[in-house]
Formats: sequence, structure tokens, C-alpha cells
Amino acid sequence: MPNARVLYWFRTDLRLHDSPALKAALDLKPEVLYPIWCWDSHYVYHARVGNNRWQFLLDCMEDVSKSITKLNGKSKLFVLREPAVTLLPKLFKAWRITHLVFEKDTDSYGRDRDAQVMESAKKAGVEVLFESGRTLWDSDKVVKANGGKPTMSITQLQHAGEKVGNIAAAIETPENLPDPGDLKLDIGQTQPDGASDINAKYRDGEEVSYGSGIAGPNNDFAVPTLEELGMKPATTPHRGGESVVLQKLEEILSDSDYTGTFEKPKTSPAAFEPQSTCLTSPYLHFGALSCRYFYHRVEEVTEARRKAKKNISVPPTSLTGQLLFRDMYFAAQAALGWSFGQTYNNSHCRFVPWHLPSKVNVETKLITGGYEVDDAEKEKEFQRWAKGMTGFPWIDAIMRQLNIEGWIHHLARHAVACFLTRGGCYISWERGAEVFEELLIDHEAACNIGNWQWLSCTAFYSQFYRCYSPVAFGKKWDENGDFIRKFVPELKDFPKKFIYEPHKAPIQDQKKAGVLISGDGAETERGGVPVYPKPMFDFPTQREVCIQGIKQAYHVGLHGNDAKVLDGTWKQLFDDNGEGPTEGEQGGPGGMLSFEDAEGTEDGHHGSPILKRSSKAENPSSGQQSNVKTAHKRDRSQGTLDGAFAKRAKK
DNA sequence: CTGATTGTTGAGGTG
DNA sequence: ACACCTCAACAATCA
Repeated sequence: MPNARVLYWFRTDLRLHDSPALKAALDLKPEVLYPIWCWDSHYVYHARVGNNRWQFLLDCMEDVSKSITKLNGKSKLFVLREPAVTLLPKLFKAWRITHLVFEKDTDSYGRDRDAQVMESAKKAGVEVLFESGRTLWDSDKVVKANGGKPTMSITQLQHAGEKVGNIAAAIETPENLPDPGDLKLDIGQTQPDGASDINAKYRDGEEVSYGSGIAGPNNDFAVPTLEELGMKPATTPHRGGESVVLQKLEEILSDSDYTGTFEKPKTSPAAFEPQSTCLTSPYLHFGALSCRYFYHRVEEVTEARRKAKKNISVPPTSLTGQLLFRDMYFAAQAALGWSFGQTYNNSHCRFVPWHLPSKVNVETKLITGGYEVDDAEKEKEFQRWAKGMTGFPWIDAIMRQLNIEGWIHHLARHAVACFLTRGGCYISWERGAEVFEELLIDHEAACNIGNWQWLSCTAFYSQFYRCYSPVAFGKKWDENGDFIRKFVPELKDFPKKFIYEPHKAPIQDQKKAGVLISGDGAETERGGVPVYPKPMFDFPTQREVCIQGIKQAYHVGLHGNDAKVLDGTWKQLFDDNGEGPTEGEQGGPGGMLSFEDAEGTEDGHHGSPILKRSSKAENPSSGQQSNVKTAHKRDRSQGTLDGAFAKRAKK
């Protein structure tokens, strides 16, 4: 198609290697190709994204932009400061676009956004091409091969994957790219409304990215900086980018023993500098590394070892097994949609009367972003967990590493997730998932949600009697407590004997180590001496409380979509003395006495918020509306990089 | 259909 | 150091 004018819309595919969507765009032999990024209010204001993940994203964007320029000096990643849903209809006209090409997104949010964009492309007479490229197999095909059901075990995923076919071989990186067309833009900018900025705590300056116009402060479509977003500098040592990870991958692969015999359960969660796993997850999330390329390169190493009769590891514990789990979670989410990310109305998530349950909108059947504080003590425990002040050094070290570096080992995630939910606090997994969503640089909605369900024994896994100890589990890997000494520095000189249970140390030992073990974490210093809190509960007691609670919930046997969960009468089935907000006969689905107001449903619209139409909203450019009133924060927090917003025409 | 086995990654004990 | 057993006990898979 020699006259094709292509808009290549980068999203979570920030790479040039092995990109089926980019290949589809280049196969059009376009006259012009605009590589673009649409700046997205969802990511800026409404999804939980801390400054560390922001930095990683910006690194990936900067890197792919440089790679584009290397292939064509006139081109780069053109970053447009406006969400795709309002921007693209204008861009189609301004740049006389004939084709829109992007990588398929099966995240619930991405699907809704893309449906809306495709509708506007159709109206504008623009042809849309998209390719699956984020997973080993197209997640929708996996679901179909699994009988239309979510893949809830690794064997289901493996069987379904076999039916779909071989994992596609990697596609060559292009050697050149077409010129971009004319960059003149004479269109108004629709700015998102930053009023409900969920990430405000990460900002110390004015957010100016939108205020400086569609092409940015220098009018050159440059990749923004954290400073431009008013965000505090990142604290993570991990840096993003396709070129960074491709080099890293070569180092990993060059160690045949490591790559070929990798077994996840045998890697230490306490290792740091370097960590025990290869830390490719954030690159996979942003698409800087293709999971299929990774898979096949690891297979090459494994095959060579097999021929040489050397040891090899196999799925599910091997490196390729990790990629299979990723596909399993993607296909589970692809099948279940929005309900996958919550207990309420989720057909495959067990109902457990957790503390701090999510509030729900009973009309949309979506969680609202808020939660019920059924017990003030539990709220306190949650806050102490989130910042690493539980008084259990192993848990606190992990949570502090998460806060500072944005990455923690998979088994460390197990330890803290089990502790918050079924093995300690008995707090809803949805609370934990939200904290991880905010802090992890590798946050992948499908994997995060799936793993939280796994660890809380609400889906994917059910052996709730296998419970991680906040003392014994860490000790198994790191008897000396070096990991604790690194991330809980007030304990750095604590005697080895008590490093996992400092409250058991005699006061003389505490004095000698220069730290006082006291209080609930509110006090961090007394008379110049650092204070580390006492444990917030007796773990063996809480372990028993949790196991009995889960056992009863399993016995009751409700899932998120059972009628008694939907209408709140589940309480009748639970012992009033059971753990969690179980008292009474009836209550809100979350557990409290009243249902959350079904907000934003006055027009009687149903379905996911981004697709709603409201006669009240205005959108002069496309005639379509997003209704910010119906699109609550948490309703929008599972998607990727674009979103719903209130329209505010630039003056 | 039944019953045995298996399930990426528990803890605590023994030999 | 490491293999193996038991504790209590869920649910998918397979013969």
C-alpha cells in the first residue's frame, strides 16, 4: 500500500525487536510512519503509579525513541500530551492518517479504551490493524482453546497453548523506518482533569506535562522527565530500556548453568546485590523485552545442554515456566475481564470475609476504589505493613525494599502477601494488590491480581494450611539476617540470635546494638536512639485465627458471583464469632451494614465506565463522551496506559 | 465413576 | 547439608 500514512501507536510494546504489530505496520510499505505515544491521564492521575515505575517507563520511552532515530534520523517517539481517546480522532485528520496500528491489549482497561478508539477510527475511515504480541500466545485464543474458560492452572494453560500452536518465532528488528510526515499540528488540546490525582503524594511540584501543550514544553514531542510531571526523583536503582535489557539478556544467557538449570523455588528471596533472579519482569511489562524472544533464546540454551547431556530445569520451575505462568494469568484475565481484579462478582474467586473489604458499586458490580474500615486496629496493621513497620523484621525489610527499589523477589512477595491475608492479618488481598500496583516497577495487572489471589488462597491455589512464617521462612535463606540489616538499618548491628525477633532480645543487647525495641511504630527515635517497633501481634495466635477463618470460608464455599455475595446475605452463612466482619444477618457485599451508594448510575447505564455515554458530558471533537462521574478511580486502575478523563478545553 | 496422585516455592522434626 | 516424614487437609488431574 504505497500511499499508506501510518500512525504506529506504542503502548506496552516499547521495543523494536520481535514486534508483530510493528511488522504489520511496515508490511504496508507506508509512505509515512508516525511512531507515537499518547500521554495518558489514566496513568498520570488515576492508576496507582509511584515515581519509580514512572521513571522506568520514561527510560523505556527514551530508549525506544533513540533506537527509532538511529534507523531514521528524521524520526523518533513522538510523545503527544493528550489521551488517545480524544487525541486520535483529531490526529487522523490533521496528519491525513490512513492506518492505525498497535499491539493488542487484553487488560480490561486497554480493551475498553481500544474499543472506543477503533470506533472513532471507523468513523474517520481509518483502517485499524492490531497484533497480539504481549504474550507467548494470543490470550483470547488460549481462552477459546480452554473452552472459553479462564486458565486457572498451569496444566490448563499448557494444554490450551499446545492447541493454539507453536510459540511464534521472533521477528527480526527492522533495519530502517519510513519518514514521519509533516508534524504541524493545528488542533486544540483537551486536558485531563487532575482534580482526583491519586498519585499526588509523589509530586512536589506542579504537574506541567499537559499545561505546556500537545507537543510539550519545547514543542518537540520529547519524552517527558519526572520533573516535568512534578514528580519527586525516583529511588529505584533499576533502569528501563530495550537496549538495557537486551544486553542484560545476553549476560544471563551466557551463563549456561544459571539459565539452563534455573529453578524459581531454589532462588533466594533474601539475595540482593545481585538479586537471585534475572529481574526481567519490568522490561516484559513495558514490552522492552519480548517474552517470545526471551522464551526461544532460553530454549536454545536448554537444547544445547540437553544435547550435551547436562542438567536442565523444566517448566513450571524453569525460566520458560515463569513465562508460562505469565501467560496463564493473562488468559485468566482475558476471560474474566473486570471481575478478575476483585472478589465481588468474580466467578473464580472464593469469597472470604476479609477485613478492610472493598466498597462496591452494586449497579456496575465494580469495586469503587474505596474500602470499608470494619476494624480500626486492622487499618493500623495495614498501614504498618505497607510502610514496613510491623515489628517483624523479615516482613519490614521486604516492604521497605519494595518502597525504595520497586522490585522484590517473587518469594518475598509470597511472604508479605501471605502475611497480610491468610497468614497473619486476615486483610483483603485487594488492599495488598493496590499497594503492589502503586509500588512495583514491574506491576502487570494480570500477574499482580492473579498472584494475590494465589497467595490468599482465593483462586489458583488452595493449600491454606501451608503458611509462611515471618520468622522461619526468612531464616531458611538468610540466617545471619544480612537482608534485614540492609533494609532495616536500625537493626544492622543486632545480634544474629535475635535479628528475626528483636523484641526477644534483652535490653542490654538492644542498647549494645544501638536500638530500642518498643511501641507500635509511631515512635522512630527516643532520646537520640532509634526505635524499632514490637511485633504487632503474636504470629502463632494469628496464624491459627486465619487458618480457622479460611477453613470456614472454604466450608461455606461461596464465590464472588454467588447471589448471597452479590446481595449481602452471605453473613447468614458465617458464624458471628468468625474472623472478619461476619456479624449480623445481612450487610453490604463488603461486609458493613449498608451498601455503597450506587454512584454515577442515575442515567441507568451499565457496563464498564469508559464505554458509558452520558448526555451531560461534552466532547466537541468526536461527539463521544467519557463520563468521569461514573468512572471511579479504582474502576480504572487495572488498565495500562490510557483512559477516561473529564474534558477541559485548553484556553 | 473412584481413588490415588500431584500441585512451582511451609514448618518442624528425624536420620 | 540434605533427603525424607508428618502435621492437616484443598482441589484439579489422571489412571
